[in-house]
Amino acid sequence: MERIVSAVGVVDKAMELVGLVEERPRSLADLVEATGYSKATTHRLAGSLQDHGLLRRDADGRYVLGFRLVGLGRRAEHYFPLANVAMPILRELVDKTGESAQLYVREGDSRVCVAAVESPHGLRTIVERGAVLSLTAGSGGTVLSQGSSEGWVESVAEREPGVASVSAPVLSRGAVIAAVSVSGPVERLGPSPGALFGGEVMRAASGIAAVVG
Amino acid sequence: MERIVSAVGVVDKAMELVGLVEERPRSLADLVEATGYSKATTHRLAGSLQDHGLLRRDADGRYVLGFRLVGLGRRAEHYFPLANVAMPILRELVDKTGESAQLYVREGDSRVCVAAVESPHGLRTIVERGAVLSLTAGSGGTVLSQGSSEGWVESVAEREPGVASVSAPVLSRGAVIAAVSVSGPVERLGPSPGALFGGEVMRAASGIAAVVG
DNA sequence: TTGACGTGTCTCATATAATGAGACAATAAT
DNA sequence: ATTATTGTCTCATTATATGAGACACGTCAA
Repeated sequence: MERIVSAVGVVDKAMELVGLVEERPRSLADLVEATGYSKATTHRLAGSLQDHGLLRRDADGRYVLGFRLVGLGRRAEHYFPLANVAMPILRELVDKTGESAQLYVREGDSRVCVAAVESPHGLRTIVERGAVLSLTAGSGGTVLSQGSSEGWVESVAEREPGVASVSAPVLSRGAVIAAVSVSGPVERLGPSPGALFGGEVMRAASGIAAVVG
Repeated sequence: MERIVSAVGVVDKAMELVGLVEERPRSLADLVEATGYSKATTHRLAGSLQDHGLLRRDADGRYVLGFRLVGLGRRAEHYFPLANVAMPILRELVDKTGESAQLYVREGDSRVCVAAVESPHGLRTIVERGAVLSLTAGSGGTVLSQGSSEGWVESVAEREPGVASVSAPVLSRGAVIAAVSVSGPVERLGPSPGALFGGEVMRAASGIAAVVG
């Protein structure tokens, strides 16, 4: 929760509140303590955000993310299909590694494949676009379940027998917003897929992050 | 685009910008004209929102909704699964009308069924959860494509032959966030499904709206 | 080339608007 | 009954958002 400092202080404060509420539902007192702002300011700011639908209050009176954000999020996705941005980079990744590459985003307690490019090999990993996978198994799951991280994560025969993979986080403002994975048969990727393709996967991930901004 | 007035002016202005960008990508000059704020203010405010990831700039330099919103939207949905809230109300609606009921949200230029309960009748309308339907046909589409409205909308054999439906908007702060529909065969719903079930559909819609807040 | 125009960026004095202390109310806890 | 704890609201003060306008850059036409 690093505090972003922009040219407009009030926006910074407001977004700080949103960020805090994003983590978990918060009472007013909770927000006051977390921010250090006066009760009055916090209350007024949160009230304003509530008026705009960015926050709302649950049955217990705690602030939670507002419904407006759902619509805005959908809209934002529409204008910026992460999948489209990622596709050329994933293709490049497949060209370089010869293995299948995927992009995953977290969705609740699982992860969803939002983009995938298949290896040209006869024996290859296949993950369908839209496929829902576990968050607790596979290198991609590890990356997405860790709040923030750098570098790559590898897994061998964890999610599925015979399959090995390396994944790297796509970071935006320090947060993991997606995971890029390269996966294929253990026979080709060997005991340490990371040593083999970790660098390439990280490059692809930061390439996507660069476009996302 | 009614301008919300809260206790914090800057938040109002910032959200006004976000709202304008939500409609379509906007250049700075465009935003200046639409808001009436000075170039400096608009630029500074938009820049601040950009720093926070609520806005970003596309290849042409125009402002579009930022990526942060996607994450926040997902998170908001997680804390408030519209579908879960709607299910018991839809079930009740099916009990009362004997016909299938659905909840739709807008998704770009189409609508998506996020919740559905089927009629017990042998002959019934079936809309799968996750199904993508037209925004330009059917009473549900009409409701969602109109910015704001009240009351119910009916359609007979518009989207599909033999199918009639009534829909009502789920309103949140004056905006249509979803549409509740009841649909079934013309044979049962007759020439005016609205006269038959309009009231019930509206009651269900406002029931959902009440929980959304 | 030159000039005119549209666009985005940035600075700075001024006045507006956000701020925090604190009073008050309403529950919850002991 | 007493004491915390929480949320709400008012008002004087000062911090901060504001808009005019200068500047830079690119585009188009003559």
